[in-house]
Amino acid sequence: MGLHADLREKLISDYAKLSPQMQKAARYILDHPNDVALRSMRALARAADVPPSTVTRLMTAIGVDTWQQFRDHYQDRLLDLPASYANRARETQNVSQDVDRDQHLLESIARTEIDNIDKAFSAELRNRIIEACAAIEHARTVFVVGRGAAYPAAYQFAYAYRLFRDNVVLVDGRSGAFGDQLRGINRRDVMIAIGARPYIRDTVRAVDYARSQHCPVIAICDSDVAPIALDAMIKLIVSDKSQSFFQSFTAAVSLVQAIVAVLVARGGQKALERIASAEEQLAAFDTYVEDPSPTRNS
Amino acid sequence: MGLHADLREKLISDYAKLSPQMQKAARYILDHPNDVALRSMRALARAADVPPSTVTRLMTAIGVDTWQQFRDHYQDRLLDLPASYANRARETQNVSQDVDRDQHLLESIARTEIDNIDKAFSAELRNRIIEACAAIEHARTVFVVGRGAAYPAAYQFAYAYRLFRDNVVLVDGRSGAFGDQLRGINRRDVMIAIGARPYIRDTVRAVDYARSQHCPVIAICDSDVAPIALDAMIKLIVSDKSQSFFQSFTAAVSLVQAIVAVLVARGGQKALERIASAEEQLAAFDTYVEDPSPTRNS
DNA sequence: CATTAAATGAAACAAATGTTGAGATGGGGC
DNA sequence: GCCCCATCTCAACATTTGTTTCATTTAATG
Repeated sequence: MGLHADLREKLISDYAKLSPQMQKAARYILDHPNDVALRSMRALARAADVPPSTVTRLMTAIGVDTWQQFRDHYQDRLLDLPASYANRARETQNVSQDVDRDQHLLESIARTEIDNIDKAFSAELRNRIIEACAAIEHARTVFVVGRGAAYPAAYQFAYAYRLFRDNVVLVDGRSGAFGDQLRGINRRDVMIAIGARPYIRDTVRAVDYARSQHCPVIAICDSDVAPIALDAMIKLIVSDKSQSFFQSFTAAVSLVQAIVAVLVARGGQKALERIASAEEQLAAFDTYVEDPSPTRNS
Repeated sequence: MGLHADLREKLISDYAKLSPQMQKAARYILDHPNDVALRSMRALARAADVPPSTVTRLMTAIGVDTWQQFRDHYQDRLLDLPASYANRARETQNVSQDVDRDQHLLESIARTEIDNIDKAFSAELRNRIIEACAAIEHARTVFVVGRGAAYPAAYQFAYAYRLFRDNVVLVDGRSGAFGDQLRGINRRDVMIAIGARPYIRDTVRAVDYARSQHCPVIAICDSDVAPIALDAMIKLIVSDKSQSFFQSFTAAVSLVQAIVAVLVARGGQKALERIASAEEQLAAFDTYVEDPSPTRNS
């Protein structure tokens, strides 16, 4: 468990036992916690009108080994990261052995994935998602581009979206060349481009072409300066951090699902009816197995 | 107003004019703004995989005299952030109630998604994942089946797995009928079947066929009693809870990525070499854009 | 190919960092 | 008075910081 769940509490409780000079330092720290996170120890000592050594001694007095630890704690607090994230940052590639190593790897993956999703739904991104939905709503046709590892996300969007609107084109380069599928694209359309480093040439070309035809682009990618994000109308930057060699598109998939969910919510009753009829159609094609019955006996 | 209202904007707008190495640094800064505020210049350079001098040069290139100025700017931004959140929230409320509803929906989606991932990496599931990896490792051929909404997850696995092993078949029913792709399947193989309610007939048929040929099945699905989970060797039950009409396959995608990561970790050096050669191959096919340079001209 | 300019990384630099230990200070108990 | 003790300051230290310099590599031009 955390030896010091909250150093601030420790500082307050021990305050009376401290020497006068240390109290001065402790008091300044309690009053200016951000200084701990952002400034140097000496600078803080100067601001608190206390020699540097007093601060070092204060550290040992409250049971902290080094100023670094203390500073890290306050930096984490500034970022208001949950305690578990702090561990993640410090945790390098710990290579224990065998199953134990696999276990640790999986735990680490879980943390990273959750972190990625968390960032994908930050306040900033949420606003951009809503903007994106507004743009998609008014578009004549929605083109979705995503190759390689980004293809699942692109497919996911096209598949779900098609259930209630029929103006989507999944630009997959399978059925005919890119050019075919992008024919007639113009400013009244919208292109959703998904990709992360390393950027696949086809995707970049598709975006360039869309841009040349004045079609607004919604870029779902890993950086503000990704080739597909340049000049994009809306940039949805998602983290693709991953423990493996392979970037994680989990956040992109999640984001894309969220866009569809918002679109349905905005579409209201009409969208729901479309979905119902789409499902009927699929049922008519005998796509699904009648579900609940086989589980009746047990 | 301020000479540099927002250095981030400056960084983005000047990005194209920067040298490749500076782009690398600029990009890292854009992607990790907090590192600027909290860490040292050298530490940031190390993290960006760039010599310290490049960062200094970048400063002068974007018209900032000293790293101190740059850091101060980012520190201020970090301190202002909580305030701006409040503004944003107020802004959106003023715009309309619809937007507010969308905001709540997105928050709710985020929570659900995180919860789904969390469950997918529970202690119980982690053990089963490792078991699944052991089975996959020893299989002659790995068949992956997933239709409809589950297709992204299936594709994801096949795509990543193929980078270091060539014994995978993505049973997508596109190239020829199912029967073709499953020909010769037997007890030495493994089938990974992905699906959730409503279960798609094709997937169930594929699983039934595999089972009839005594091929062990790894089922990634939403219930222990899903048709594809019955008699499965390993069941990986993931939550597909979602706020929309559409079930969420985020957890399945994440799980599938985790399996690949574990397989690579177990594969050791050999797997890494395979990946390297696969990447070389892709580069030879001119699949990727060489990252930083193509944005030079503008 | 040769020439030139730009770009890059290694090393060097002074300044600043966190920490340590030796001395100075100053107030109570004998 | 004297000594003792905790307390504090100061100077010294080994690192690490941000920056500059310079030789080398790289790419573009003629």
